[in-house]
Amino acid sequence: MNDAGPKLFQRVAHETMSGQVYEEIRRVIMGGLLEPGSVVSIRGLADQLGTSMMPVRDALRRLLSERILEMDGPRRFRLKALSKSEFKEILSLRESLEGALVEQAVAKISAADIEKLSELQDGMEHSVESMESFLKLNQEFHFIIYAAANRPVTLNLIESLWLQVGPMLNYYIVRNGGQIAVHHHRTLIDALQRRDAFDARAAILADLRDAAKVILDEADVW
Amino acid sequence: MNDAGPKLFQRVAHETMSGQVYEEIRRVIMGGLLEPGSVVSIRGLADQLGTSMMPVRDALRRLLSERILEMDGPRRFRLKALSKSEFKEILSLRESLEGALVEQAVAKISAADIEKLSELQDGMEHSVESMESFLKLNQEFHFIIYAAANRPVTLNLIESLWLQVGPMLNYYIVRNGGQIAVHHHRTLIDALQRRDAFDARAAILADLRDAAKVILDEADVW
DNA sequence: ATGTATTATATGTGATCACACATAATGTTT
DNA sequence: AAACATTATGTGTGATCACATATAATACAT
Repeated sequence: MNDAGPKLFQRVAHETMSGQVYEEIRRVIMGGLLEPGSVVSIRGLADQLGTSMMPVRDALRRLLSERILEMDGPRRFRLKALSKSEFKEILSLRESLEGALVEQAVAKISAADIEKLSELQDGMEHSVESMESFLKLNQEFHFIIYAAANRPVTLNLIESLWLQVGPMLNYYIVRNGGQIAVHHHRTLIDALQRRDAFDARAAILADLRDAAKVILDEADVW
Repeated sequence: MNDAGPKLFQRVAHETMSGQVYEEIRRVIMGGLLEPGSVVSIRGLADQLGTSMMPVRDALRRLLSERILEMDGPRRFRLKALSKSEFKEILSLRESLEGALVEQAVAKISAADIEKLSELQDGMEHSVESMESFLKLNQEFHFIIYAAANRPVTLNLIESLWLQVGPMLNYYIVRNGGQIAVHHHRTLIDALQRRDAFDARAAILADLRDAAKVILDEADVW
């Protein structure tokens, strides 16, 4: 037998309706399609998604504990709108955590992953069909690097921060016509190929700050 | 009118059954009363708590997304047991985040809060009635300091890390008769009074490492 | 017009149930 | 006895409903 061998099989997916509903709601929110501060209702979403209240309820409560939604009032879900100081705090945390993981990833990332990064970057620069898919490519780009660092708990914290800041950040990116610079990605890929941790970290920080600028400069919008 | 004034009133609590059930389950887990790896069932907990499945279901799904529980198998909740590398990773993250918040808190913490810290420390050193209450006092001690830093998102991340590591850490503390050193607390209080950020940070790091030692030394138990 | 009372509507919550489906227990065959 | 088939039991999931109650809409009174 070969039952004890490591990572031959990966677990089969038991997709539940709750999970699918969660993914779909999250897709819309992270795509910047829902204005921060909007109220959402279980029944309303259930109608649009064609399910009963139950999976939607599970999904909303999950988004609640992930701090994407908040409850203001006894029975009222609302898409959280970050304050400026919260936004800055998250930016600072992201710089620290994502910077650290990039440094760790430099020594571990595979050539295949770097090649994948290059392909994703090509996609973002040339053949991007929609804003949503662009944002998705960008996210995938970043998390390939973070995942290579092999720090699952840190990775999870970073995901949590992306989830918290994504709804607001992406909403304003989409609203402003979607111009977001990704030229730091090229220097980042180059640094990874040269196994240069210092340059790689600097490139990530520059990328984060440039993206954050999109809404930090527009003080009037919030 | 005075409706626009800041923080005159705080929101009234709308306690739901789901919330109470969540708190109660969390209390047991964080009290180190449940062995990591244990399986829990919705119906079983509902019986013990005297409610229907519904609030328990909400609570378990919340604990799931907080990574305190995990699902192994299609319909099976299990209290997560951290691997050694995960435990070390969390320890490292806690050092970074909690160290940073302590530094920030030094300049901001009030004299009243420092007095409160001293009282809590007295309680831990002398009049502690049970292991559970001791752990609760210790947690309160730490989070008074972290809260004083006024970094809500970071505070939330730290809470998340405590939740993840608490079940396993506290379980072994309770199991080993509960000897956990808190002598670093005194030097920490002293550093806060002197507004010495460097010493305060050092005291926290020493405290964290000492607590972690309790289970890092027992390599056999996991 | 404005404040108050009344009614109507919409909402999340908690309970209950049928169902699919794992796993355990039991029975059956070789 | 052991391998296989069968049944029984326990589980989370998703659907539906009654209920309390927050909010909106309307009517009424001052």
